[in-house]
Amino acid sequence: MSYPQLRLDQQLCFPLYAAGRAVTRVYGLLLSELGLTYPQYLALLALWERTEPMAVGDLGSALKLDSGTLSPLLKRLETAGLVLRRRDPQDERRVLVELTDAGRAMEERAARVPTSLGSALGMTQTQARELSDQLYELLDSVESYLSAQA
Amino acid sequence: MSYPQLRLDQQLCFPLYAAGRAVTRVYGLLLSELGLTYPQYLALLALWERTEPMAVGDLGSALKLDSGTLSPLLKRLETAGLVLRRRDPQDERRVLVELTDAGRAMEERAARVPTSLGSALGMTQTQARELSDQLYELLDSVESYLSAQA
DNA sequence: CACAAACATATTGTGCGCAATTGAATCATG
DNA sequence: CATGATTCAATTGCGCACAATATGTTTGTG
Repeated sequence: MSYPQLRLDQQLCFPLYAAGRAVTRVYGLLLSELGLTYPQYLALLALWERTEPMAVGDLGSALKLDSGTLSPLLKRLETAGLVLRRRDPQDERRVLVELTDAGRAMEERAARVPTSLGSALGMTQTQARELSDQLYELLDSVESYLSAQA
Repeated sequence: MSYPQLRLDQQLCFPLYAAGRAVTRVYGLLLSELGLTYPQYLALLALWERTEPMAVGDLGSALKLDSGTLSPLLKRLETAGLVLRRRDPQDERRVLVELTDAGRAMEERAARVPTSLGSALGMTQTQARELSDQLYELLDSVESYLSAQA
C-alpha cells in the first residue's frame, strides 16, 4: 500500500457517499407508494413550509439544486398534478411554483415517512441532531471552498 | 407548520444528501483533470488496494454498487485503457477486472487528490474520523433495515 | 433611451444509481 | 445425472445531478 490516504475505508468521502445513497434509497422505497422520488419529496417539503409560491431559484437555493435538475423535476410534479408553474408577473424571468390542492393533500401522507424511518434507523434524536449539525458544518465548508474557486 | 417532522432543516436525510453531493462535486472537479469521475475513482481505489484481479461482484460489495451501475462504468474505464475485463476461467459467470499499466500509473496522480481536499475541508483528522465512524454506523443500520425488508 | 452586462430559467449532453429483466453458467436435490 | 433453482453480469428504462450553453428579461451605465 504505497499511498495510505487512498484507502477506501480511511476516507471520509466514501461513507458519506454510501450512507447518503443508502438513506435516499430507503426513502425512495417508502415514497414510491406515494408516486414520489426523493428529490421530488424534498421539493414538496420546501413548498409545504410556505404559504406563498416559490421561485425556481429559491427552491434551488433551499435544496442546493440548479435549474438543470429542477426544471424537469418540476415539470414531472406538474404533470402529476401536484404543483403549478407560472411566470412571475413582477419579473418575467422568474417562474413561480405553487402547490395544487392535490399537492397540499399529499403532506398528510408524506408525514408518516420520516416518522417511520426515524424509528427504523436506530438512532436517538440526539445522535441524529449531532450528526446533522456536523454535516451542515461540512456542507458549509465545502460550499465556501467551491465559491472561493469560482 | 402542521407536521414538524417534515421541516427540511430538521431531518437528517437532507444534510446527508446535500453534503454528500457537495463533497462528490469537489472531488469531481479535481478528478476531471485526470479524466475520471468520482465513482470511477472509487473503483480504482478498490483495485489499487489489491494485487489480484477483482470480480465485478466483489467490486460491487466494496463500493455498494450493483452491476447496473458498474457494468457501464467498467466499460468506460476499459475504453480509457485503465482496466481490462475478462471472464473468470474458474467460473464463467464471473468477470474479472484488473488494472493495466496505465491504470496502475494513475495511482500516483490520484494520491494528491484526497491530500489536497483534506486540507481544504477545514476538518481535523480526528473530526473526520469521528464523522466517518458515525456514517459507517448509519450505513450499517440502513443496510440491515434494507435486508430485513427483503 | 440605447445597449451591454447581469440575471433567471430552460435545454443539451454525459454519467451515474437503481429497480426490473434477461441470458448464461453453476449448484443442489432428488 | 437430470433439471429446477440459484448466481452472476449485462441490459433496459427512468430520474436525477451537473457542466455548458441558449434564450428571454431586467438592470445599470453612459
